[in-house]
Amino acid sequence: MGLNAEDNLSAFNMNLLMPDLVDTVESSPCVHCVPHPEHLAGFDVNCHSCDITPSSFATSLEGNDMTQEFQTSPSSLFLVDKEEDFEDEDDHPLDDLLDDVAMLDDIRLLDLALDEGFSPEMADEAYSDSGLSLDFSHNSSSSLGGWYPKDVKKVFPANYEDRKLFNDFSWQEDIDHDHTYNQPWFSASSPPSVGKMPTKHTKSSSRHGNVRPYPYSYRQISKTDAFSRDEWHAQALKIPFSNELIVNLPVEDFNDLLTNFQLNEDQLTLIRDIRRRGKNKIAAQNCRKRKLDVLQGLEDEVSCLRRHRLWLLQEKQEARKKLQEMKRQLDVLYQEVFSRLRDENGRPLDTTEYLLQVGSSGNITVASHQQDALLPMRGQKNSKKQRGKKK
DNA sequence: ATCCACTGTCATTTG
DNA sequence: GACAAATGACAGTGG
Repeated sequence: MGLNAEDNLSAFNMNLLMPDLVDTVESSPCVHCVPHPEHLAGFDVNCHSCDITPSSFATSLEGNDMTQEFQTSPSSLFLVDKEEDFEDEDDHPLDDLLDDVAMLDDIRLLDLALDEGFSPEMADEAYSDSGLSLDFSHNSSSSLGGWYPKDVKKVFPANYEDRKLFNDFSWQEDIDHDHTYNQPWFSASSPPSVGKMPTKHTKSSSRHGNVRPYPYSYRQISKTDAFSRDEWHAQALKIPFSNELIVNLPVEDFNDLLTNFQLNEDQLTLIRDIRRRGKNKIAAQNCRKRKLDVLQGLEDEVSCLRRHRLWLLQEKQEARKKLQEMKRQLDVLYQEVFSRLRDENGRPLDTTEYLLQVGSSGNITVASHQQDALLPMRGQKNSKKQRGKKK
């Protein structure tokens, strides 16, 4: 397994940047908004999508699924200690990060325990002489979920008192005498029976049969941390892990978890369903966020292209003005040069009879309207042939 | 009552 | 082929 809290932390940090941020960095800068360097000074498009600023990074970070998940619902991580979580609602956001680290640490500790060959039998052996006449509910066939170690604090390392990895069940109750359950949907004294589970949301039942699948709203779940259907179901089947753990554990560790704990078929099925639904829930959130990002990117690109078009039109207009000015200046120059030209008799050239021509090599000649170039300009060499033509 | 945005879920596709 | 992630579609909910 080798799951390491630091490794996970770095993986989480990578996740903070991927894939949305990378997408943003790679796709957002609008090439159309980048004019030629020489025009940079006069070209201010204020392109939103090209604005890769720290704030845009912050936005990407805020959009991260894991952080978002933990930030918006820190107390939804685990089923246990709900009341404590409610009391912590106003805590500093930093606490959420600490919670994340704590959970990673918990996962690592669980790995250690599993790596070291933790088994119910070993636990039973180790603590059978503890003096506590507590039954080690080692009953794999039990519908209550198989065995559960009575003193998980000994099985798992010392700081495991928060019991974040596991649901609060009787085997813990016996030790901690903590009867504070937060069960808004049913009385703690009368735990839910499987038969009273909320109707499963299926296409065949709810989509076509108009059957309301949940006894509560989704929003209610996220806002009040009330039990979701899966949490409700997990509680009923005495699943010994929190749904957050089931969903967030790496594949390998998840499989180890299923193998190392004796769970009945119903529990295994439910755990797999919880994991699938949990993963898909996160995937759907990512998917929707991506879709919005893509949409935003396209809108930014459109506005960039509009600005670029405007800029090109202005450039075209300026070029046209410059061209007209150059033509005017050329005309003035032409008139001045032509007015200084004289024929063999020292008389000015008739503009109706002669004109100036610029050759391909840049040499300027005087040509007749009827004939080609006749006179080379002063300082320019011309062929004898042309000289001869002049006469 | 109706609309709309949001969300969880399932089925299916994609990698 | 198995698997997880991505995605479209649907339905329930609250504002």
